[in-house]
Amino acid sequence: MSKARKILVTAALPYANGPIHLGHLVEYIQTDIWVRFQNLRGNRCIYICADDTHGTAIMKSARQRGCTEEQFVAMMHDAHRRDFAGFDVEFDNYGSTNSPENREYCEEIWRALQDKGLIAQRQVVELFDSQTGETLPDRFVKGTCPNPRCGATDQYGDNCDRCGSTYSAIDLIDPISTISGTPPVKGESEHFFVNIEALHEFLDEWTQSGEHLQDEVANYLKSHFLEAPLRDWDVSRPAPYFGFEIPGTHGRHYWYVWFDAPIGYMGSTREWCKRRGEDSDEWWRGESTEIHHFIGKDIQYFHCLFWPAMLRVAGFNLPDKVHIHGFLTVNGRKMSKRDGTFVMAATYLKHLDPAALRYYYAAKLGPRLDDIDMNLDEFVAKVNADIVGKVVNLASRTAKFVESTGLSPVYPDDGGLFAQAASVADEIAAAYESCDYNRAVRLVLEMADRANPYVENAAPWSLKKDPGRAKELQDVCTVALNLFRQIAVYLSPVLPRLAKQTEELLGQPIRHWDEVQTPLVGTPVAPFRHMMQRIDKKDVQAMIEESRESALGAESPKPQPLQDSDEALKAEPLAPTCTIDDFTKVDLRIARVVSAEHVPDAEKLLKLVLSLGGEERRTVFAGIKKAYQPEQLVGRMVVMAANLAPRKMKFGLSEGMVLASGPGGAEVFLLGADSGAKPGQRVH
RNA sequence: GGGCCCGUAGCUCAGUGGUUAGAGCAGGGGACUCAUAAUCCCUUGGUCGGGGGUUCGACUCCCUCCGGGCCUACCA
Repeated sequence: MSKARKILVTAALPYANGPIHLGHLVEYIQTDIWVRFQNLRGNRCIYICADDTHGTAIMKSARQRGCTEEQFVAMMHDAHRRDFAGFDVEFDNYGSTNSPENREYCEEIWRALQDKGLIAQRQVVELFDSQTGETLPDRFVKGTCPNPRCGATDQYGDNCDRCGSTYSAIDLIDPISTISGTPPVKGESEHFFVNIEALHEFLDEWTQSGEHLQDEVANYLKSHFLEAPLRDWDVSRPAPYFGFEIPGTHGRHYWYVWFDAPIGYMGSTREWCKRRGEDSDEWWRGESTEIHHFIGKDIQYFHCLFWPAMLRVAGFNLPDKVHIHGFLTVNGRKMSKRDGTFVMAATYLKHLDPAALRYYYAAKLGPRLDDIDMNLDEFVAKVNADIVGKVVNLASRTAKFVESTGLSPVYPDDGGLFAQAASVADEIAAAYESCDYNRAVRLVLEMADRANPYVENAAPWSLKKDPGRAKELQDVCTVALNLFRQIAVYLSPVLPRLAKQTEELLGQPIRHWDEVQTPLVGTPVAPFRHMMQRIDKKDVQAMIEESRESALGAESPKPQPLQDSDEALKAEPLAPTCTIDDFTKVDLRIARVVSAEHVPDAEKLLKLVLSLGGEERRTVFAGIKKAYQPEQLVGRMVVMAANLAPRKMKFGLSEGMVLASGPGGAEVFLLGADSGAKPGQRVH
């Protein structure tokens, strides 16, 4: 046998601003199958992934939830892990881009780029949210299409979905920030760029070598990017931004989320290595390591241009292959919330067996970038017919005849069936290796199509009636169960649970691909237990219904142009003018809520402990109980009046006041601070 | 407008120069009753999108037209 390969595999890092859905799972299941296949072949293969946690969208989501970005991404991290585990997607490490390991790698790569003189600085005109000061990506601005012949309202800042014209968000008429609902302000700020053109020749060679990319990907890159000089890549965003600060910029600049996201593959590898006492350089600089990325076609250029360039400059291993897949459609159409076909992983798991989806995706996935369609009727029919009707049925119809005797001591004559199935091993392996899973599955199913007629002809149920033919009965079942086991081995990357159940039934572990070459003989057979339920169409329907409902419930109101009522001002008219000196007497400080708890017997009060940074702590009783749950508050930044004279209250001493607006009761709104503010900073 | 892919039985697809084009599902008929109304046998069904060309020979190669999908449209 050839030497074991050492393979590092990644799937794209899911963005931490939403739950995993069936579209995501195409990739994670595709990758999981590949990793399991490699390990079954005796290679050393690790599956590395992480949450992609930075950027404007995360800041917005966190704010909507009233928590810090860190809390928000921690919550998503748990949810993602749960979803993946539910589908038997097993990562060796599932990290986060917001980790110290990732920061180390970002800084290392950044230094390399700087040392090679590939970083430039330039002013960029862009839009900012007038309330939060955040940069607004085009997609976060909506307004009226600037095309004079169109004028459609409520369009995103990158293009118009009515007339199809493209433009910059700056050109939109009556633009509105989707973050605060206010008009954005135009501003100029300094950005850092990578001179990627310096790597043009290298990228030409690397992408066109035919070794690393699918042909259509190489063509796409060549015609769209490589035939002209590559533009500088904008890799920074001005503060405030949730991400890593660029060293030496004094908190003014952060790396753009797409700079640190792919580096997250390395950061996550290092997390894993630390846990295992390994050196991550073994994986990212070692000569004998292969690196394989699995991604969707939407993020090709990041992974096939910028990423190899960065790795190259910093002296890391380049990917051996970037495997790119298409998108998922359901019943021939884009997944749609309205149709109920935008199904979350967690929703699927409430109604259906994860193995069914794994099998169906495997049966659909090929080595190319075509979208794959999940036809729900076909899904039901295929899983029921193939797995339950043909494969599991083999065991289900024979196992109990040999429950008391076990398998025959010598493998009987089976007309060459076992040998034939064993001889296809290389062909199936090649199909898995090249991600041609539908071919692999087809080849395996042919075996089941030969095995069932064998059982039919041998008729063990008839043999059973004649005690004189007990040996024959045992032989027939020995053949059937060995044919079944071969199938279970071949499909074990796709259906790990079925492989486990087969191990339990036959009392022998499935550890290696080559187990298909040797029949089991003379071993006991455990009582048969159902291995997989048939899919009931009603369950699919219920899943669709639930997806439709939850989508309706979650429909977020569109930001309205501001038409504020004068109610609040009338209710509480402006106070008399004060001087700046009056104002500065009040020392307002940013503080972080370190704990929050209910006060027994108090109607309105929550007891908060606030940190002003370092060891400074203040206990404050705040009348916000009807508006906030304590757990919502922990970790949040608030503004406090810090030099207010302490006041003795019924429940203890209150050493300040947190600032909030609203008439009271449940209508209380705490003041927060934009990302980047630090506890202890004075508010001026 | 450009790039890529696809168009084979009702449906999903296999088949890349060589016997009368295949499979699964669905349809029809039958068998069995071990098995999760699973299984097995037989069977209906295709001018391989249209046209032209290369070839002794094309679903398979070339050209062209028609139809569909994805990407892209001087943004990444």
